[in-house]
Amino acid sequence: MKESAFLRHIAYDSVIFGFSGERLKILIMKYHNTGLFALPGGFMQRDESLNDAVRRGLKERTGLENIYLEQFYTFGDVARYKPEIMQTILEANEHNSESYQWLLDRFISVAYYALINYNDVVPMPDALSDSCDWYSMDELPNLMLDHAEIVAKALQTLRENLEKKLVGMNLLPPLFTLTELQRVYEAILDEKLHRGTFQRKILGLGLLQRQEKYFSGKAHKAPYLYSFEDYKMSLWQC
Amino acid sequence: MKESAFLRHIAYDSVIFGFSGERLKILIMKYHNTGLFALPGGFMQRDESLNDAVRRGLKERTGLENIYLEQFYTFGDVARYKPEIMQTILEANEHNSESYQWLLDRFISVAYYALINYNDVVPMPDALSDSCDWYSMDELPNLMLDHAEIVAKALQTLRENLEKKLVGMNLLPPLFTLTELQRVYEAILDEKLHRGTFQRKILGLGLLQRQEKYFSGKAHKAPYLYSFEDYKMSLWQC
DNA sequence: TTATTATTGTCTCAAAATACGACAATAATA
DNA sequence: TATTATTGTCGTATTTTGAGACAATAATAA
Repeated sequence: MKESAFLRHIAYDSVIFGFSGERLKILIMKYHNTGLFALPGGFMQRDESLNDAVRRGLKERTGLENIYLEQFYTFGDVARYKPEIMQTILEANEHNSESYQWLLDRFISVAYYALINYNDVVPMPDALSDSCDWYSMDELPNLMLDHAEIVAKALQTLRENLEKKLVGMNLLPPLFTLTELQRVYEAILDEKLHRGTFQRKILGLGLLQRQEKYFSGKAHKAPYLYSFEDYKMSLWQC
Repeated sequence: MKESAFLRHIAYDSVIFGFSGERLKILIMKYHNTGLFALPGGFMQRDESLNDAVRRGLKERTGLENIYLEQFYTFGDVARYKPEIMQTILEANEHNSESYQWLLDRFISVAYYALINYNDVVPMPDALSDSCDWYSMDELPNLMLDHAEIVAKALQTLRENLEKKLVGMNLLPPLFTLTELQRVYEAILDEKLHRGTFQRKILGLGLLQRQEKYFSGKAHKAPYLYSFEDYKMSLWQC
């Protein structure tokens, strides 16, 4: 069998979170002529670190670099080996040549989640897919293989890390109000939070810098904008 | 190149924690005639789930089944690709035939940690190693490749999960006193805990069942023994 | 100009969780 | 029978958290 430029048996999948319209969303790809939906993923080059491969794929799909990215689990069940699905995808793309046969072999998948600013992204399909779009977490299509399980575990891990590392601001633009940040937390945790308590907790961390006020044009007091200093976050994460 | 029975490029390593003499310890292997120390690890068979492969290896090394086991990270840097080290090990074992050449290729490693009852184990070396022994966490030998990093991350993850899932009892025999359990927590967290607070917290979880008293022969009040019901733990973990 | 509306920043008080020490109980020994 | 060491448990002080209250204020309506 011909050797490909990629390491065999190893794939990665990424759950790319965004926030828009008060809702948590993720990027989902749809493959050509198959009706199959999947997480954005890819493979490692032989001379490339795993994390670099994932960042490379993330850049291709979103155009973004320097993204908040976290590995959370590696899926390796035999049950996820379904060569007929990949065969369907290849056939639909008329990529049935020998040089793609390695894709039909068994893979384990290292799963990552990313937090990005929704407004920064123009999702880009890859060669095999005809769309890469945002879907609300509660309106996901049926995902192929074990990708629904991967999404569930991503959300679970994000929730745990949210209280531990307080990373919600990575889903927002550089300047945001505390109410916006609270909406992010509520969307992730799927519960209402108390305003006073939330603000005390977040500001108590000393990670946010108060900036000028934000005048929305609405008939009420203008909130302050805040920015988030990455270098403090990196200190805090340790 | 000949195909082996194992998936190429994929390995696993396990950080097997035990508790003895008030100290947290892990199992380390020493390879024949090389002075190289490493974590116990192995490879996946082509028709085997990742978790099953790790449990298989764990059984071979410790004789134990039904172990508390948790995957915590997958290491995939290019920097960990050092074929000359594996070459050294193979040469020292006179295993230089072609059927071992696949071991010289690049690997990513899925890392797990396990919590076991020290007294239940008779550590078993594998074919390439002449010992598999307990080492205190603060007296580890120099480990090959990135295994020191793997151990560090295992301990970090264990500490985080300790407060979240309270799994310390997996390091003890079926019957134990609260003071013994407290020593386990102190060894893992590397800090003293307050006795009253610790007991209130642990017992408040309702996971432990009080059993008969334990008469040590010492000149003081006899403590109660406790047992830990696995099925409650599984409920609690969710 | 002035009142109204909606939302914000901040504070206070209550409730819950946690930290810390105290004290009686008790198993073995002197 | 007193002593020693450790245990089970409790009470109080401290800290953290939850929930509401209130004045401040930007735009709008009167």
